[in-house]
Amino acid sequence: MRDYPSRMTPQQARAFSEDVLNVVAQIPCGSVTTYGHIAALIGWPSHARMVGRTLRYTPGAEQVPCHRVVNAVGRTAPGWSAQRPMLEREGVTFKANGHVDMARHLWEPEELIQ
DNA sequence: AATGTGACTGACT
DNA sequence: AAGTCAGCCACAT
Repeated sequence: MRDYPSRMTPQQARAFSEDVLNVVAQIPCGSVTTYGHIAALIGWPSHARMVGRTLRYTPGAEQVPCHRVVNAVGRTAPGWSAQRPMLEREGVTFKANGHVDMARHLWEPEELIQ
């Protein structure tokens, strides 16, 4: 019932993944942030899924602390069992249900915009 | 062109 | 707390 008139141009897509990596690079050790926060921060709200896609498939994501990105409820990436130990090594604590204790470790990139 | 698939979210149960 | 669901949007088939 709705069509999507404005899709990302190739150059926008390029800028998008570049911006995603730039933000992720600034997540401090011991903290995490979410796909949605990143998307909103770089000017593409509603593109949380694309942030996930970028971190999963974009070459270069390995050179950035992408293990510090979890979903809105603190769940780690499906199929990436190493993520939790990596976070715990940095001091990130998990709740009994296996979710990151967001109240304690969520990093909200507020003053990042400059 | 149409349909299926996610490293997602928010609302609701 | 844990599921379900509709909405989401780029991509693969």
